[in-house]
Amino acid sequence: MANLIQLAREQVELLTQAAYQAAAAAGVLPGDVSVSGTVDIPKDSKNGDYATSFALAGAKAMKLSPRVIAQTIADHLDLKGSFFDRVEIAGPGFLNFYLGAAWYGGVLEAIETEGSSYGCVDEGKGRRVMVEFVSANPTGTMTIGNARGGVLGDATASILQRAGYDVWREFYVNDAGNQVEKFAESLEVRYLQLLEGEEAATIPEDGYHGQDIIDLAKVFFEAFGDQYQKVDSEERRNKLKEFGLAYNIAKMKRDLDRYGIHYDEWFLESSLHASGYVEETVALLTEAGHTYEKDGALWLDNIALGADKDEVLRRSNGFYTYYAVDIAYHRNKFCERGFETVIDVLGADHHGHAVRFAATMTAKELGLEGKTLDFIIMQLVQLLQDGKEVKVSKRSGKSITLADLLDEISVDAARFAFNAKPNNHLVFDLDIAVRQDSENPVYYVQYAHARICTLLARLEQEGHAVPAAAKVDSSLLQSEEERALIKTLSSLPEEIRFAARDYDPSRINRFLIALAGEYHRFYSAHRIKGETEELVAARLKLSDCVRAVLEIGLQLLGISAPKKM
RNA sequence: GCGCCUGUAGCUCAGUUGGAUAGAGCAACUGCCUUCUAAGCAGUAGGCCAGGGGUUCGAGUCCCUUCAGGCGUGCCA
Repeated sequence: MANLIQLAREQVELLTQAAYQAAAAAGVLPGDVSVSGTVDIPKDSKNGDYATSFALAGAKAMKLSPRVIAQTIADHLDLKGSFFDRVEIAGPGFLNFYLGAAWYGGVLEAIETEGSSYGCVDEGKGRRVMVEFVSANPTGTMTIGNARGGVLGDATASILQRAGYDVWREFYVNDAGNQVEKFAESLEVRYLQLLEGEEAATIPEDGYHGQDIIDLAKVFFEAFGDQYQKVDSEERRNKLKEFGLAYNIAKMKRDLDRYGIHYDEWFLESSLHASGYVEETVALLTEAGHTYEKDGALWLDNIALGADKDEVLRRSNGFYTYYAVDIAYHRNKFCERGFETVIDVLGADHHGHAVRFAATMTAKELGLEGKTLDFIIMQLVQLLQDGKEVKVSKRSGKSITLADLLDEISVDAARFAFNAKPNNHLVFDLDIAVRQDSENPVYYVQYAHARICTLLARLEQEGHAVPAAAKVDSSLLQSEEERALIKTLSSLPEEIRFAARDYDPSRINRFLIALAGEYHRFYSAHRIKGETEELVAARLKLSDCVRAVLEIGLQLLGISAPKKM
């Protein structure tokens, strides 16, 4: 698990401190001054591969000009055996370090040694983390909005795995409660309309008015005919509910499977009711004095827990609210199943809930001390079609489904496009998406991969196999393009670390675009065939490393890495 | 009203937690295929980092404030 970037950074710090100690011992710099200069990677590599602001940061305390301090440090630096082969002083007093061949060779070697596990870091130390995402209501089909939560959750989970966590993917199925009753009620109306005509019944205002309910009623009718026309309403609704949920859940599984998403568990809300766990959890809160009764309902005193408002746990009609069930569900995640960290991927329309819910979960009696509950709040996707905004509303049934989307654009394109930074409002222009071809950055990345694959195959035919890293003279890879490529290759572990820390898998998109770009530039600037044997070997090795890292990155995002295009 | 998120090139977005002259991709324009894949490369043009104050050696980044947009503030989920 070599992280060459971090190792080099640490080395700059150690070398600088050692030089300072040497200078202080020689009496040319004041001793006993604690300086915390930063070590940065300059944007422009003309300013070195690493730069430390040590001299600037120490100027005040040492009462010397930064450039004088920098010069003295430079004079006392010992670079022998380090990754660096020279140091320069620049600007107001930066010390700029330049990497040598040993470091570049080290990167290629790390990629070879670690193989498909290159980029793994051990931030997680095997801690168990659950990522719950999508969790769309089974009362309808998934919309294009779920396309975002899908990649975000799935890719975040993959990133966390690579960062050393023991990851569990979960889909929470809301197969109980108020919305499910409305669903059954709406289905019943459509079923009766089918048998007795439009006038037979009407969908209540807050029911489901979409075409999908009509279609579903038809499917039901085809299976059961008028068998449920004359039975009492409760029996009919129960049958419709059971049938409808099973049908929709199966469809969601198919759609997500097509989208490349697979869960460790589809957790049924109904199981929490059936086992009495909801009741038990509410009782726990009540015994602890966190609740009160008002207007016949049982309320959670959430303000006392730090929230801005209280919540109803049990309605006056005796049913538990979603809120109460959610508390039970999360208690189950942590206490019954032992996850140390739970991440919920939610749309911004649930952020108010997330904030209040986080307050609720601080109640000591729930036993979450030392556990972490995090939320990835993603801003809603704004859909554009013909330059106009398309309003997405599941309950009115006016929406574009995930399946529709995947009929229009490839899974690869969709997963890449929707894997944007969660906090950003994402504008998704359907017209562009549909005609996405060479303009799509995902092809830019995939093309780089395919290009390398055919290149390697071609050269192999001609007797040039990819050599082992130990056989490669890395000092031959000195051009700007080659060094830039290797530096980008070296940054995967850092990218994983940051992506895991920030729950931001879109870093990998940018990493891949950068790596592909570096390769295309290298490919245009240099040839491999026809060069000296040593240079062919070195460039083949470099190309193969790029291929391997592109494959790893694409795989993290659930995108294919084609061998030819 | 209050709370959360956002505002950087014509468009979509980066900006490594305060560092050097603010960067990519797309769109536009100009070049490059008898030589390993042109789904590519090179170049040109494009900016009051929403506005205004502050903090310090130094601010797109931190603090205050104004403006604009999205979302939330249910005995819905």
